[in-house]
Amino acid sequence: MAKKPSLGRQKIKIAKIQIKNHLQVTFSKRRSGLFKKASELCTLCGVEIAIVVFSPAGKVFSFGHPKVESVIDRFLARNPNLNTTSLHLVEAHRIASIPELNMQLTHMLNELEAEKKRTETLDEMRKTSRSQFWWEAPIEDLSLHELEQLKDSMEELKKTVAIQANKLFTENSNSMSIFGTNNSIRGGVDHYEMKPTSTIPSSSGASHVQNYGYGHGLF
Amino acid sequence: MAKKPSLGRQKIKIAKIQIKNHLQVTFSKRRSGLFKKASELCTLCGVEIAIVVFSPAGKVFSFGHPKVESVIDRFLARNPNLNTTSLHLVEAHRIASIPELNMQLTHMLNELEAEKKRTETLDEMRKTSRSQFWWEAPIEDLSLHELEQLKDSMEELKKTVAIQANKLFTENSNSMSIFGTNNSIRGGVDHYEMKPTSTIPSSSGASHVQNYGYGHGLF
DNA sequence: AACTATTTATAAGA
DNA sequence: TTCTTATAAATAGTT
Repeated sequence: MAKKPSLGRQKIKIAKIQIKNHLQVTFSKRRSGLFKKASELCTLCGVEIAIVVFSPAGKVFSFGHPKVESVIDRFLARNPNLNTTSLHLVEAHRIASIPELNMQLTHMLNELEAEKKRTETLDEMRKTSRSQFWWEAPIEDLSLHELEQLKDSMEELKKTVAIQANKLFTENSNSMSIFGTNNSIRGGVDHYEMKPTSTIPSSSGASHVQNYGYGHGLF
Repeated sequence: MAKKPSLGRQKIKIAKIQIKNHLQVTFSKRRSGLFKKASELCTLCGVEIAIVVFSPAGKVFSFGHPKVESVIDRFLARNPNLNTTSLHLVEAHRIASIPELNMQLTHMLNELEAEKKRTETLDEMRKTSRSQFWWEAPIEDLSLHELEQLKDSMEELKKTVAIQANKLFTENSNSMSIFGTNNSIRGGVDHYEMKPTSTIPSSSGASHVQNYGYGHGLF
């Protein structure tokens, strides 16, 4: 019955983790570890603290005492600055009508396709050396091949959106959070809590990608 | 020769340290430890992070990758902070601009068509990106490059949709403000909050996901 | 999510 | 503050 003792913790190099799944696990573990440390620092030293983390997937996690916002406000009060430009774009899209933009995107894709055919008849010799940033070249210089690449990019985006939409749909069915366990670390005075959020096994459920039959076959 | 080896690390209670000097030492050590952990998390997982700490003395320490400000801006962009005066104006402007932006987008797409036709004539291109407000610039100046930016914006929108959905879901569940819910599980004297706000489509938004079959239903 | 063998972090003391 | 040391905690690799 020789058992197989785990190797236990192994030393690791502090470098970007390549294995996606591994990275996800590590992120999760270390994030909670970090927040725990922060909470202990709060309690032990009576400080105010705010931590904001954006996962590779773009999810945001935060920890704050007494509140993230209050600490950030206090911080900003000292450091006047704020990038309102990027804020505009993002915020605008945040509020904009989804169906409307959806139509616009669709329209754009159609136009692109049409443009591709048209360009077919044009001189494909003009474009040249900008191999890396060809898509920044003037549109006149785009070859059919490059237009196709662009189109493919758009298609890719389309799929991505579809996947995520499906994910939304699917997860809605089950409701609640995958994430929502409130981990009270250290019983007693300290505890955190996490509001329902989600996990984003980025490419999760390939099987979910199939369309649900609505739409016009874009998905 | 029996010397007296130090007791080594001793277990401590996580409670406010009373000895002032001791507290200062602990704060210093743990602060650097926390920042180190944060740094490792950045490297290992490629995340963006910001930490702001106010010492009991009111001194501020911060850690950020790539920069504290950029992370905070990003955070505020998706969590409109109603407590910040300066943001009020931005928010107001934002809301007022939505319809206008939508019209501009629509106009842009229409003109895009014309622009493409014009391309047939090998009409020489004009200067490209004007400023960060290219999307507010006259449509005649749109190039493929800017189209690319629009695409990126769409991707951003994609995330935004998830955010909105999630928020609506959260609001429904907790019946509280967009982000301010601080649910203390056991109302102790101290309580922290850790609230992951989702970015990626993952969780919820029950009723909203319905615009699924909309048109070509990108969303 | 649990389990450990190890690595790390750190409380005390100097 | 910095170094040392013994020990508490965190966590990488596995199940």
